[in-house]
Amino acid sequence: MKQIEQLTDSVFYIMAALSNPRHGYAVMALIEETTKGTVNIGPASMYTIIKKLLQQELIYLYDDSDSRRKTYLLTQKGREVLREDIERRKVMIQLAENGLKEEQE
Amino acid sequence: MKQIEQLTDSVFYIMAALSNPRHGYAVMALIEETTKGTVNIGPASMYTIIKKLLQQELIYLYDDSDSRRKTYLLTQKGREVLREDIERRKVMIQLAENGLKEEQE
DNA sequence: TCCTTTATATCACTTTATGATATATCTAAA
DNA sequence: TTTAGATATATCATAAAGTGATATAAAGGA
Repeated sequence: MKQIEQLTDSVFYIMAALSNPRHGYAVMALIEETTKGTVNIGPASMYTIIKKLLQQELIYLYDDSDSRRKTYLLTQKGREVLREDIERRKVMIQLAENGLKEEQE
Repeated sequence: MKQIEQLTDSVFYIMAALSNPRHGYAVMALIEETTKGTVNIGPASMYTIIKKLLQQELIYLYDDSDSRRKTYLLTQKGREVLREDIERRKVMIQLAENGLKEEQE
């Protein structure tokens, strides 16, 4: 039984990218690019996570009129979950920074 | 082959707590408390992660004079890794917030 | 034509996380 | 003083998550 929805890093990156309509390949490229190559999500991770997010209704198939590309977008629920996770992550960073600060005193 | 060291959320929480000397049980309690119960790391996760962090020399056994408690602390390397991961996470949040912002325009 | 890039997808495997359980000590109250 | 609950560490077996390798195919340029 999972408590308050917690996104893993990979899921977070993908959902962040899907706050605008994008297809899987573009999401991979965007993450690679915006993290300057430090984070690399390959196709296996990409498409398994997309499948899971669809099941959970955090994203939906926005457009597949193009035979090759399937474009996805966050649902309203997805946006809320992402926003909550952003807040959780801000607190995480605060905790870590406070810890490192204290230790120097 | 792993690229630039990337911490999972659980590892991040535990390392953040160990920027000051603490024993496992106290780390669990601290995370539970500071996240208001939203994040819960049980003993299985706690002690498997501690074991792994010791192997990687990101933490060390700071004190075990007390027969019951084993106190751990970040190594210098651990501090560096944590600091880097804080930066990565700040960028993550920026990306997500920018995405959500644009979409409203 | 044929090679490269774009694009989606799955399989089998590894890594990571965790519920359940075990064990032992300390502490406060009955 | 015994005993129940909190403190504390630890492991096992399983579940969940992530990924390298590989397959497939269409688009676009040389």
